[in-house]
Amino acid sequence: MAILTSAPTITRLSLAVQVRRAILDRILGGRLAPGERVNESQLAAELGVSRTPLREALPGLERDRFLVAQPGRGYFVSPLTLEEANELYPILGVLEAAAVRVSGVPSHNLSETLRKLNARLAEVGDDPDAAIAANFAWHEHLVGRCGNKRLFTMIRGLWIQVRRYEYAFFAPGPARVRQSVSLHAGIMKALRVQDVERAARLMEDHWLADLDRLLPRTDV
Amino acid sequence: MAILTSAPTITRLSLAVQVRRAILDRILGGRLAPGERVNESQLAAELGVSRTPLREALPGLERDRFLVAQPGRGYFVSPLTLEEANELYPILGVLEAAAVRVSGVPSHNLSETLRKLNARLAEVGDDPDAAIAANFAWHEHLVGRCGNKRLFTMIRGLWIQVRRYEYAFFAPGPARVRQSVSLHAGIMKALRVQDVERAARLMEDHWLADLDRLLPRTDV
DNA sequence: GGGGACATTATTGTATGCAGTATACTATAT
DNA sequence: ATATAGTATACTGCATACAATAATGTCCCC
Repeated sequence: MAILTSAPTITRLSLAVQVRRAILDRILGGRLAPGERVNESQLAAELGVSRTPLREALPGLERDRFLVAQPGRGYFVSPLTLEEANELYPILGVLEAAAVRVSGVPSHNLSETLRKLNARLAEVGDDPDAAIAANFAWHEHLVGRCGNKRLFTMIRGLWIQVRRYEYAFFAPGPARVRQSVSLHAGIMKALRVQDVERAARLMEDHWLADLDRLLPRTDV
Repeated sequence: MAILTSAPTITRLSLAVQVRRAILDRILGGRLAPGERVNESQLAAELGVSRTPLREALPGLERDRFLVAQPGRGYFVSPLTLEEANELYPILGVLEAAAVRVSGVPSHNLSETLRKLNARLAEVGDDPDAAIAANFAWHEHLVGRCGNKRLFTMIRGLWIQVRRYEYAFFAPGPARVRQSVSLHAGIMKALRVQDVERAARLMEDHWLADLDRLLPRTDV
């Protein structure tokens, strides 16, 4: 199965980068399950490349905690652990709160966009993919305007990691979505009255609340 | 030049990991200067390995921002920019402040260790290596006990990146060291009266002050 | 003398091959 | 029947080889 699906664009992408994305897709989509061993030859054959670009992509995925390497035994998909979720969500809370503080009061335009995005989140049905996407879209618009590109990059990297837990443990029911919509509304309300500090704290609470809703569902 | 210098321990280290360390040493030590091109064949020869483990180590170093890749042209050592320093230091402030909050009031034992480490920092002469090492030792003991291993790992990763700026721009004079010692003393004082929140804020200020002292010296 | 096109060299990108090690299987002994 | 030792297989770790692209130098033409 070849990787190149889209038409070749102006930006050249090394095979390693494309391989990375393909593997990450499989991890996030569950086609590579947590704990599963990564067979290099087999995966390379599936992707239609040799082992070389594959072995260039794997260390990066290990660095990002999607894989763990055991010397002499190869790579395994990182297991999902309660411990990691317990660590990840508070960090995201702290970083997004910081981003909110740095960003200051949003423009009228952005406020309107955020309102619409939150409305869209409220309207998603039982599709967890749609819920997660809409949720992240709202966060991205709120946090993306913080001038600190590095901070934004870190947050986005953590989002991707969190997604595994959201996919795995997220009860897609309307309760969780309603909670998020409500928390978002609170943050926007604080911003509307120019209380950035309060908005930041609510953002931190938001992630802690998300974690709380996550934990009772885990059995690991 | 072979890499294996220390006696082989029980833990097996892949060549790629050792290569990564060797390259990082060269970057931090300035033997690979910012902006410099990385010649794979040449570097592999110097390290006494083939290009394969080298090319396994490079993507990880790119992910950690020590290198940047240009498709078709290879890897370059990341340049030091005012912009990156401006982004890095505040993030470290936020994360270390969070770590202090999570950690709570330190034990008497730890307080004593911190006091000694700060005293040692006060005594270092003009050696920037010693100053940086002593400074980080203090931070490590304060922050390392936060239960969040992931947070600690992130902080440590940022420390290493910051080190490039400290090495490049740090005026090793006693003024900066005195400032750090003083700021550390303030944080420890706050912790002594159990005011964790104040200690956390002072920690954030500490990194912002570090940044302030850094910026006037840069010419980029 | 300066600029552009072509040939040459160097370097990256990818594939393949080999050696060492871990894993799985089988046979044998208790 | 179970456990253990031995063997065979599979896979990783690393090196080497080849192909494709970028960098460089040279020559010719203007």
